[in-house]
Amino acid sequence: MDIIEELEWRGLVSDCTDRDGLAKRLANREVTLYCGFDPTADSLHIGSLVPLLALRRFQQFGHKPIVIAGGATGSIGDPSGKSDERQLLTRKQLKANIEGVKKQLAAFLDFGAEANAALLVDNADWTAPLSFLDVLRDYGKHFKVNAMVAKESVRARMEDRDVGISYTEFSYMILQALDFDHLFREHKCELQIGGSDQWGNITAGIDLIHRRQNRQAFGLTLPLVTNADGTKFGKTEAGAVWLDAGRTSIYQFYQYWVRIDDRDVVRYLKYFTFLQRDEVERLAEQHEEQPHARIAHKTLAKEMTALVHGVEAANEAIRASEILFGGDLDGITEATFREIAGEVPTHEIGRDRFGGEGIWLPELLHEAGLASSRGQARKDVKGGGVYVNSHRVDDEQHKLQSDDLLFGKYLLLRRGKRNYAVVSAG
RNA sequence: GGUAGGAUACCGAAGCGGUCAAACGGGGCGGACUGUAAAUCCGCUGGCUUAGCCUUCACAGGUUCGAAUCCUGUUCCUACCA
Repeated sequence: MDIIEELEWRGLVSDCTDRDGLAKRLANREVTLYCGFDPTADSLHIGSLVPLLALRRFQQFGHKPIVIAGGATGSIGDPSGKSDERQLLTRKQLKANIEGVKKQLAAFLDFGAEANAALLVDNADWTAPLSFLDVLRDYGKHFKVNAMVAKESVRARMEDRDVGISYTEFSYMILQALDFDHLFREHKCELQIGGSDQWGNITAGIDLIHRRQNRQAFGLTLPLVTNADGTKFGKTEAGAVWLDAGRTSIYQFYQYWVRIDDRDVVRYLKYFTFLQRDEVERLAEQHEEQPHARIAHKTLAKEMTALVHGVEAANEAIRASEILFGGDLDGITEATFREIAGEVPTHEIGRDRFGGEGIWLPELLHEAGLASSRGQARKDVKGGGVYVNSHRVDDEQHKLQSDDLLFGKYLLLRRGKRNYAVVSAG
């Protein structure tokens, strides 16, 4: 199986220019390819994982990946798929973002390989020295405004007269095409990959290479990940699922994958993991036969957590999940409890507040961040959705005293099925 | 610039002097059923230790015993005309 077939069975090929020509080229020799990541934040989120992992797949098949952490393109803002003009990032933000993203990219690709080491570049390096006149004369001539206007990403914004599109964002594709042209010339980079929303930008680059260098380049787009229930992939109530453990805890990260909709799980195993085809097929079968065992979900969650945060961290998240969702806490040891405490949000509350009458449960829930207000907390308690140390408490007047503390120090609060917080008496 | 209409809670949308913390739908949250899934059903959805109190219906004033509802001004939207 070659790389194209590999991507195809995983459902990772959305569109491709000259599929057979590309397959032939990839079979003959090492091909250099690239994908850009816009540093819109100082961390990537799981939405960026598909293209990033695709680069890794190419590298595993012996090809050389180049990653652009776009200091230039990032400073402009890609209009693709965006209904509103974007707020420009400050240079300082941009720089901090690039640093953060660079660090993360390094974990997915092999930058030290002997033969086909990955390469990280910043497109500001070659675009910043260009003058406005250079761009107009050397590049602008090759772009027909008619064609640019016809691109979906631009047309959508042109048709929405209330929003419109600025000249800055309109020029984005020129910048991205220029990158491809540059990499083709300097690094013999023949292939650009990206999300399906990048099709227009990628083909713009291929056209430019053809015009300026009279050479053929290739483009391949990956599918946009969509959830079966219509919600946006990679989003939770709390926002995006980030790769940075400081933004999305490892436990939350693991949980996101565990709770994937049944209809999506096999597709995501193909999209995101490096499991072999027969393994994925076996998991699909197991899921079909005994969905309640949730083997596919757990495998997906484990694979992803291990990939992003390491095997050890993944095992800790799994262990915490098993304890939290495994029933009651009776007989648990302090050491084990501390393991959980490290995974869920922990709040310190003054020990004195557990003295005397004790602390009112709704007040505690609110302070621990499990309820938006005391009133909401009261409703949750009354509705039977609140557990203290894994025992349901439905008396809204309930007070907690020192005796309730586990190991004389902790409380495990739970709201609903899966929202946990640890309170530690300080 | 002229004329007409509009601005209501997370979103959409009723209400047009008291019975309005505000119908209804969506979303969200909780519960039941399950499998930490989906579907379905039930409850909740401004704040407050809640028979009650407090702050809300674009903003600022006014009329009235009483205003989301009436009047005046301000801001912003929408439509038609120029």
